[in-house]
Amino acid sequence: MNLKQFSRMLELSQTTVSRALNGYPEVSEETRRRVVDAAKRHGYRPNPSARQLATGKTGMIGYVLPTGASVDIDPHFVEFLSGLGDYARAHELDLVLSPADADDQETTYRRIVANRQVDAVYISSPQPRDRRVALLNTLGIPFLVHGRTEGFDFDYSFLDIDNEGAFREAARLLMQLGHRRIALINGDIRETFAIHRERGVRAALAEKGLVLADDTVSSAAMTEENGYRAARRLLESSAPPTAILCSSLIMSLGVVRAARELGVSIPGRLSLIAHDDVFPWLKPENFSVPLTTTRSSIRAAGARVAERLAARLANLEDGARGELWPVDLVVRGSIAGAP
Amino acid sequence: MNLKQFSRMLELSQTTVSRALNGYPEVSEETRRRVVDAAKRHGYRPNPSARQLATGKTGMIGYVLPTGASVDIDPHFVEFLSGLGDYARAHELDLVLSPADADDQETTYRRIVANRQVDAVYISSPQPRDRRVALLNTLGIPFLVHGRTEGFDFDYSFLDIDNEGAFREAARLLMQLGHRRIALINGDIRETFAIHRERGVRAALAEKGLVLADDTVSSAAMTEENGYRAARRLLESSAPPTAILCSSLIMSLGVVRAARELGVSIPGRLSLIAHDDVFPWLKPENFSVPLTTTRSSIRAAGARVAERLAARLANLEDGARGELWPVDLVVRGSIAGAP
DNA sequence: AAAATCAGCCAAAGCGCTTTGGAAGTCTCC
DNA sequence: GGAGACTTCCAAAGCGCTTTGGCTGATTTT
Repeated sequence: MNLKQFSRMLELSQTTVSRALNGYPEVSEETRRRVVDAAKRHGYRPNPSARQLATGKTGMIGYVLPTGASVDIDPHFVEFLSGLGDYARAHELDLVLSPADADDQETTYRRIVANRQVDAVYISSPQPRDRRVALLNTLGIPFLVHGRTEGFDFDYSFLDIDNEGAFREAARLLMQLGHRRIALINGDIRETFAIHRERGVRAALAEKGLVLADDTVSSAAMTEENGYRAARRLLESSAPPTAILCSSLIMSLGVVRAARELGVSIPGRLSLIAHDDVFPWLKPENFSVPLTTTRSSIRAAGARVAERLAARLANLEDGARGELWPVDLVVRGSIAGAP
Repeated sequence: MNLKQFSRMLELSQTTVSRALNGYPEVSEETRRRVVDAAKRHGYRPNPSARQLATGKTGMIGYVLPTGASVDIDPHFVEFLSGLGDYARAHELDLVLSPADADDQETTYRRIVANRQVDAVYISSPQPRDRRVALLNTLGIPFLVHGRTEGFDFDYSFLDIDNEGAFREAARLLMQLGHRRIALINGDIRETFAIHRERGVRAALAEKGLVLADDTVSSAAMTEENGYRAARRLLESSAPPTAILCSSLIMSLGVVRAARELGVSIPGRLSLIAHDDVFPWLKPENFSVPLTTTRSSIRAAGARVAERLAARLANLEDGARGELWPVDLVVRGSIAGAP
């Protein structure tokens, strides 16, 4: 059933029916009710392609998915998606994933903007001077960044967690426990979140006149294996750290494995704090030694991103606005006084 | 730039330009070349909404994403997505994720079909008599199932791995090593893959006249915690198994933790085989005792699904066809002769 | 009582593409 | 050399919606 048939059935013009359905004021309340009721009863729904062609709006939000043989999508992504979807479904907001060559995402961004395939875009895992952010800013499509950039001279909307504050607090706590040799096993240092975390640790150490030596910092993709390697290197060095801050729960699996292999007890000889994005399938309290964590639900972030994007599309949210979430520090058994 | 302007520029009719671009035969090779060249040079691309309205084709494939506060998206999903995207990007195939209430996906499926929002749909984690499969079959939209159903009297396209064969072989291997009390820690038994795996184990045991006792089988969502719980229960029973088959690497993290807590050595007192979907961030060879696994890359499956879907849309693949992939058995240190 | 206003509705013109049903022009063949 | 058969291109009619501009009759203002 299309608008023509439907309006003929109601003995109204297409104009009136369309306006009634879209909430325009030029139609009487009675007529509107009649139209809305009939639409529901007969299951009439405007054809999205046609509406899209006429208005340019699609009701979809876009995400460019970097792919490639050697590109791994972060497992955090599904959790984020869970939250996003959970909110979006109530608004019939669909998400379009446009796969792109990880080394040339610009082409894809240009395509989806030129084609008007989506009304807004979200970006994740930004780098300080992220090219995608700069690009979207010039292309003029609404977008929302999960994370932050640094050093751009324009404003944009973002949602980020206070990575710096979280790791500063975590480092402070370790120092209160007497730790002086603190190491950081970080994610990919090209990404802003990792930079912020390192900055937080440095700031805390600086308060006590300490510095984070280069050989006590490592950064790599957040896999179990990389966590293991970094921990081994640290623990086998001439002056091993007494505490490790770790950017991910998955990496800390590897840290624990390394410690066990080397007979380093946690928290006896090594204190460990990890960042927890809250996975349903791997919980810090279930580590052999329950893990102290900085915690922030990435799922909640996904829901909030969807909420703000929806508000943006409804013109309820205007312009650029940053939003910074505090991070919990949850103390469990993996930390103790310095040996 | 739209078709009207573009065709005026070329001094050709819109018809001819459209046909040239879409590969119709009624246009001379020379004209076609001229049109295609000019399109590339001037960056002309047909507006997808308009094309969509005219043809009904969208060039997108759909996936209904079950969401809800208590619904967790499987972390395997991103790996699948990696593969799917890696293939799809070369074809400019986009993926539309339509979030739905996990308890009422039908509404969403009906919507995306009625709205013609996507050209084809794929389904994952099917149950034996999956309602989604039955629904899509009657709705008549092309679809591809990753996994299989059981007991339907119609054919459809699917891609599945030989879960039964994999677990049969794994169980056989354990029995060759002398194991008689073998337990299975499975995923959600409502899903076909889990049923097939259990069936495989039972078949192998039956060959030796053994049966899989009810209390040696457990099934639950594949989390570390559920793996731990199941393993504890098994290992603390009056007649603990000497070998465990486990449906997921994540669960087997929990199994290893339970074994360690109880002082049960692997493979000394317990042999362990897990199924590995191949994650970049957690590898069986990096377990404290390297894990013997049944292995099948879920990423490769994603790529193949995209490939077949693309073929379907191009009318190269016709009708229903099932595809069953063999599963590797990779032997590592976690198995040994029965104690 | 005439003029001005306004609420409520409508016809028709897009949006940018594909596709139908020709119409020229070019070849072929008897 | 003219009829038929191709080849190559075109004008115009959709696809199903939104939106502009205008029209009618009722209400308010002067």
